[in-house]
Amino acid sequence: MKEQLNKKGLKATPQRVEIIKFLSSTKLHPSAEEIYSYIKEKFPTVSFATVYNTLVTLKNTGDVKELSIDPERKRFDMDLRPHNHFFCKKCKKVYDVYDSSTEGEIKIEKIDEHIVEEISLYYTGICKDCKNKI
Amino acid sequence: MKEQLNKKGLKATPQRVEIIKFLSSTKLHPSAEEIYSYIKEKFPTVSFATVYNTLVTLKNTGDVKELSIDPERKRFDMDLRPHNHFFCKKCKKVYDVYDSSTEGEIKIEKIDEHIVEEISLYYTGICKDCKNKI
DNA sequence: ATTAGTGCAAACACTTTGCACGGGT
DNA sequence: ACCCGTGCAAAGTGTTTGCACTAAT
Repeated sequence: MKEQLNKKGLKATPQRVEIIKFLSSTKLHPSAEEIYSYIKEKFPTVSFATVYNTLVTLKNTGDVKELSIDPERKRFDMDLRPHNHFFCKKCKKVYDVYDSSTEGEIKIEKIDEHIVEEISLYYTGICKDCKNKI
Repeated sequence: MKEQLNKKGLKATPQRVEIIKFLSSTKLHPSAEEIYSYIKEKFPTVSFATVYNTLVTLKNTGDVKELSIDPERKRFDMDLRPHNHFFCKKCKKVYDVYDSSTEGEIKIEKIDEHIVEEISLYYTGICKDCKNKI
């Protein structure tokens, strides 16, 4: 991982490595706050700024995707495979959705003469867990 | 319009009517701030609270949709026809996209056992105007 | 040695809320 | 007269920034 970071001209600081490890191991699509809380357990002196800076850096390298599915806060995803997301209005969890029927349209690069760089398909509703709890 | 509001148990206050008129006449998908600025021209004493309250009310009745496409702020849309949106990273404009190829999937009500209440397809990139300005 | 990255705190931006007043019904 | 809705101001939440210090290369 150190090599991969250096290759991009980034320093492999412990905080940064930990953030990447965390993000690539979770499917929870954590918010910046949640990432911060997690990292703080291992690096009690870590600051929000470091988390935010790291997220900006990783967004710029394309290693992290920022999701706009949660209206209250940005959520982050390191799973770079093309996939969609489901947001539960109740528990606020973000689920991955690997929907083969929509994989075709990922190739779209232009629409109405606009240059399309990214396509996000967001589903919103009540997740299977919350549905059963009612 | 007054009737339609009353039918839903809502009072047809001048501010509210003006907000609805504005929202249903524009394709700009304004933010709360922009709605506020516009309404303030006709009602200089109007407050943010009124705009926000009205937007919450209209979201609850289903007359207004809240878009999460702009990562910096919520955008609002009164066009209830099924359609998608394109967001320009440069000028921040939100364009309507009537994409016949994706109209089919609007019927999805369940995915991975989750109850799907809403589907949002967001395109992000550089719009045709900004593309030409470079 | 150089320069990217960290940590701290303060500032920003957007959104929400409590409450008293006023206007619609 | 009732009560929803407004206006004001203040607070809440999430995000960003400036700067001096530290550490990775």
